[in-house]
Amino acid sequence: MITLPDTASPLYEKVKDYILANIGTGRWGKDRKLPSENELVASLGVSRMTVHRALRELTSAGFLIRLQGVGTFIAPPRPQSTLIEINNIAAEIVERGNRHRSEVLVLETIMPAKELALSFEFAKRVSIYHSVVVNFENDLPVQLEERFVNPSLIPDYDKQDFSKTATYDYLMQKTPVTEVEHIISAIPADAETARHLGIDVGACCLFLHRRTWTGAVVATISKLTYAGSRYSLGSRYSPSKSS
Amino acid sequence: MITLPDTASPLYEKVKDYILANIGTGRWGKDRKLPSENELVASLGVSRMTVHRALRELTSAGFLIRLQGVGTFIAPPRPQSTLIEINNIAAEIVERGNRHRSEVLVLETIMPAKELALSFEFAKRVSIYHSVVVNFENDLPVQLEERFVNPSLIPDYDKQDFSKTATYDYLMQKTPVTEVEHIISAIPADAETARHLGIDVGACCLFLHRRTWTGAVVATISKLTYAGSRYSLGSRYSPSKSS
DNA sequence: CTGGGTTAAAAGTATATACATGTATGTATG
DNA sequence: CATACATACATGTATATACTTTTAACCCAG
Repeated sequence: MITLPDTASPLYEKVKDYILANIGTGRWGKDRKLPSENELVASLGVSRMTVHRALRELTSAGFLIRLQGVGTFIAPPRPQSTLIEINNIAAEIVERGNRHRSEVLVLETIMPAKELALSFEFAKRVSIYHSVVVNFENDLPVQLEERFVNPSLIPDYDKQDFSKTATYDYLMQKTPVTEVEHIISAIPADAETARHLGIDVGACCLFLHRRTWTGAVVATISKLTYAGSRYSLGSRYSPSKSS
Repeated sequence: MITLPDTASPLYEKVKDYILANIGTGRWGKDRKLPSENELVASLGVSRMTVHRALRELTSAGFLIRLQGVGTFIAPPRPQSTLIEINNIAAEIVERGNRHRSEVLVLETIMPAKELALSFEFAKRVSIYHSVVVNFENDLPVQLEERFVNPSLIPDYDKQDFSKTATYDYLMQKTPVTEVEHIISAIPADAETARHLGIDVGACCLFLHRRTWTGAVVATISKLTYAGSRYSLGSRYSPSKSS
């Protein structure tokens, strides 16, 4: 019978701490199999639901792997991963104490080309919104933002004044994002990009391709080009604090 | 009385889906306050524990905010964020069914320059390990990997044969990472990088700067340069499934 | 020895119940 | 009018119980 510490934290947290403390110490053998829920119930003197909650939360935090009918195991060391917050660029600029301004180059309704319609996973051709906006930080262009928007989810997209409301803010209000895909690459600026961002043709740019889903439907496709030398994406992440 | 769909998924998932479907539709008023647990119990005909679990998981996924004694509210729109898995490049290449090979260019002990010592947050100058490795995918160089390693945490780093074990694998075995910082940018290849990666000087490269911590101590600093046209970082992320 | 059914054990889910804890509100009292 | 208390209501936690689903091991018949 093990006695858990007499602190103020809830019981399931104490059970989590107890288990975490025993992970990696070799206490649970070379097959890394934990005691069953019922064994933990017996040894810790708490109810099975409490043990189950602790184990479930540690599992969703990536520390454990559970197999129904088999048992609970210590998860293999996780790959390095990081939460990159790809923020609203307007908010980011303001947060740095600088002035944000945007300039709308294009705001139209188009019939998508075949490749684009494929990206939207459309069965048949329907028209979509298309916008191109340049974002400035203190009158210096830093990001070229091209967006394609599914009108069935965001019907009034073309009625907005995006020199006032950031496109990002508008979209986030309108539709809940259930899934996001990002592809980050480095590309040389083409003539048009170079002109809009005020950089040389062929200069290095960070290019971010994003698709967002609302349910099973692709809501938006964004192509964000960051003026290379003026921008980078950063993040700091504590794996252990994600539980 | 609302009837939940008659699917195979567990009840608490149906409750989560029901709540998610009603977020953003304005169904829950301009103060964005959800019905209380007991009201949901009455309207959905499930037990309070099941409703509670659904609400708790949606809260930890960031969709809701709960205040004890007050109620449950729709969380303000989150910044779009994504989990970028910056994987072991060797594993990634193998997973694509290709052949991975690496070539060690440098493996030495050096006294860090001032800037580097600062990055390590060293109080006084101590020597560190320095390695430069090129990673090949089917004999095509794709990544230049420069690493600086804190010898107090990984004392045998320079004894390894990194043409056999990937540096990543070795480091992951040796030290638990408690915190990671990434900075991603796009840079033109300098002469040396261009030579090692077999690309033109000035060609666009994705550049990833990573620092990892073990406790309060900086364990490693990595500078990874990806041959631009040959590589991109991708991710797909479901916010609702991160509970 | 092999195949198949039985059984035991493990995690997964769902409920009813109880009590704890935090917040807002209304009311009585000074 | 203001403070303090009581109260109602919200979420938070803990337990006992029951049933389900999945897996592995065992035993037995062929």
